[in-house]
This record gives sequence, structure tokens and C-alpha cells, in this order.
Amino acid sequence: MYIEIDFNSDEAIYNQLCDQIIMGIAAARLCDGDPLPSVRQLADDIGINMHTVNKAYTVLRQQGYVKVDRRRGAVISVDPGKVNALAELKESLRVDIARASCRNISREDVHKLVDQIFEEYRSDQSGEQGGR
Amino acid sequence: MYIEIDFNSDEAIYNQLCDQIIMGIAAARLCDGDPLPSVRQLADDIGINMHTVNKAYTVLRQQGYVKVDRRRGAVISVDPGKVNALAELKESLRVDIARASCRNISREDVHKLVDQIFEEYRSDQSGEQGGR
DNA sequence: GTGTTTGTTATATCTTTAATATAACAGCAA
DNA sequence: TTGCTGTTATATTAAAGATATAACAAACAC
Repeated sequence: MYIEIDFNSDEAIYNQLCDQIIMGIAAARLCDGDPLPSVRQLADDIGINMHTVNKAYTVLRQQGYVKVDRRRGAVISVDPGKVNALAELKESLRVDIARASCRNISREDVHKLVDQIFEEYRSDQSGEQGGR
Repeated sequence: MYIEIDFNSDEAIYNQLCDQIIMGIAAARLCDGDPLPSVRQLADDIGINMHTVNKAYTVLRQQGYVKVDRRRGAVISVDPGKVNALAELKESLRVDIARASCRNISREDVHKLVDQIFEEYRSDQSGEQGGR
């Protein structure tokens, strides 16, 4: 669990935590069934408050990335059946690409970046991922 | 100037304003030299405070999308020479694609979305855009 | 049993951000 | 002058983010 928090960022800490865990799942550094540290332990490791970690875990659960077991704590459990996922991605891309387009970044440039990122996320495995 | 603000969104109003104007530039509905409404008028149109619009304009100026003339007000003026643009785009894509990847959205799916969005942004013109 | 750790909930406090409300100023144009 | 522009200043309200304690029930080790 390598978690890097930028305390000078304008991004909320709990949001950075969510992002890093989700990227960890995509990169297959975190797999289905893997347990996350307890809220108290992770908070202590990073040097933040317990409730900040708890909020991140709560959001991750609501968005279908982890399940919480009273005894085992938070466990990676990705729910791939989110119907709005494609629409949400498109809306997010719309803003990013608008900014890029103003900077004369081409369609081909974006495709290259997408490929590079998928390479990062698939480097440890070649087949399916994030399934059941 | 079609501006749509979602007052129930978790996105700040001034941020929604920035995004919409930037997307307007990318879609060529706003072109270099076009004037934006005065902060007072746009605030009145949308039904928000003058300072909220002013903050949006200030951010847009800092990020190189508009220039502000004391007499003419805010004018579209895109500065394409932002060296970090590519790195910033990649960092943003990394998070988006991580989420998408967990939902089993493929590299090809993302490419399709990117193409669709570039179609939207290039529908009114075929050549260069966002230049000097 | 006791003791510890787990997630969870409930307060309370502090800080920052977002948004609003007035107000005033300087520059420019009719 | 009158009216518009951006800009700045100040104040206030509301919400979000983060922290600090504290307590509870469930699970497990002993």
C-alpha cells in the first residue's frame, strides 16, 4: 500500500486517497479480495485523521470499489456493473479534451496517452481484470 | 452564450463557468477576439453574484484563455503555449481511465469516446483552432 | 470471562472555500 | 456628466474538509 498524499494540493485528502486506491486496482496492485488497512492504521501511517480515511472508504464503498466486513475490515470488491460509467467517463473527458484542444493537443496525441496509460494499468497482467 | 449551471452539483459555480467557457472555445462557439459578457451582466443573466463570475474570469485569465481589457472587458484569447498541458492531461486521464478500467471499459471504448468528442469540437470547422 | 481490534456513529471544533452583499474607485466612451 | 467597464475592499453566511474525543457493538485471541 503505497499511498502518497500531497498536502499542498487543492484536492481533498479523502479524494486523493480514493483516486490512489482506484488507480491501485486498475494497476492490479490491489486485487479482488485484498484487504485494505484498518482506518486507524492507515490514518496513522499517513499521518491524518481516522475520519478522513473512513470517509474515503465510505465513498469507495458507495461507488462499488470495496466492501466492508465488520470483522475483516474493508476488502477490495469491484462492481463492474455500473451503467452510467461510460456516460460519466465521457463527461469527464469532454472537459479534459476541451482544455487539451485549446493547447493544440491533437486527437492522435490523446490516443497515444490513452495507450500509455492502459500499458501502465496492464503491465502486470495481460488478460481480464477488475472482474467479479 | 449558452451557460448552464447546475446548482445541485458538487462542482463550484465558478468552476462550472470556467469549464463551459473552455468547452465553448473548443467547440468554436467562442473564437479568439470574441468578447465575454461583463461580469455584472452575466451574473444577472445566470442569477448569481458578480464576484462569482469575476472569479471565473480571473481563473480563465490566469490559465490563459482570456485577456481582460479595462474598456472592452474580457475577450477570448487562447494561449496555446502551456508546456505542462500534456502532463496535466495525462494525470487527469490516469484517474478517469482507472475508474473506467474497473468498469471493464476497454482501450477501444475510450478511443471511440475521444473520437466522438473531437467530432463535437470540430463540427463547425475542419482546420486549425485555438491558435494565436 | 477479559482484552483488543474492527467498523460505525455521534459530537464538537477549527479552518478553508464558496458565494453573497454592499460599496467604492479609476478608466473610458457616449 | 452619465453610464459602463474591471477591480478592489470589506463583511457575512453557508458549506466542506479535517481534526479531536468518545462511545458502541461485533468479532476474535487469550
